[in-house]
Amino acid sequence: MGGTVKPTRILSWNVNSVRRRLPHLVRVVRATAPDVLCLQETKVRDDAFPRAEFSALGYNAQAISGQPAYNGVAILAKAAFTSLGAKAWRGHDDKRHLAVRLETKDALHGVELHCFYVPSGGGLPDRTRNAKFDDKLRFMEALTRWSKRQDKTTPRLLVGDFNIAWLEHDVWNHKTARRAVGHTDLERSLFSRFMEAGGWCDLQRRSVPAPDPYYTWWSYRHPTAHAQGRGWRLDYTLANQACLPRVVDVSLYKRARGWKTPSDHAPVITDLTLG
DNA sequence: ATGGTTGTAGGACAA
Repeated sequence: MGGTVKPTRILSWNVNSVRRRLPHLVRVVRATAPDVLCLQETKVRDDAFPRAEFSALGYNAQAISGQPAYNGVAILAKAAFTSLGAKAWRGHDDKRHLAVRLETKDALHGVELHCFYVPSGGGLPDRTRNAKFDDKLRFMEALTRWSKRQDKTTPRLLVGDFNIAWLEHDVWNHKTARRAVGHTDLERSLFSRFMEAGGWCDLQRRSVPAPDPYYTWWSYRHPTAHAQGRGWRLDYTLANQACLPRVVDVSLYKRARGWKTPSDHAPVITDLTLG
């Protein structure tokens, strides 16, 4: 094994309140030993973020962007990173994005890591009558424009909750889900445009191709959904071409959804060679 | 699967 470099493990998770999910985070960290945590829906102001608890776990590099009660993202790492800040997508500063550069010793470029929490979009899939749905579509359109502008040489990884189940087999009930926000034809086509614009590679579907199901979220509102395998894929790990040679493995830590008082999302793990 | 459960706050929203 001489010369091989241990991969860097990036775990992305919509925790639905970082304070409520601290015990689950500790358990996930012990089980999977990630080097980097990308969290969505932290639901906490920055001055109340449990920084010390993450430092105690070894995550001393901390980029957080939160607000009271809603949204909020964080990137926490064992090794120092360079903060790239947050972009005000579609003109709003609502704490849905953070980016950092993971530094590499041997490589020319570091790896850019982006943590996203795309708006859910409310209940009614009609942008003329539901401002939340319109805002979600605008966010995806902004993401597409941004994707086109990105240089091709920097290795770039996008993780997080995109709140769209892209493919037919990313939901357990495609036929009926097409009428619901999160799986409408319009959202799915916007997601396709976004993917094409960035040349993003869908790492999960590279390892688990359709028609196999792939779900990362199971609704709280139907308590048997997880046990019955009735989920949606809302969480992604996406790499540009320059990042692809670094990708070692992608997995889903699905069992966390089966624990007591779980998040409704499961953690997505990406192993990357940084060195 | 238009009902249901969860989190933040301590009522009504957001998801």
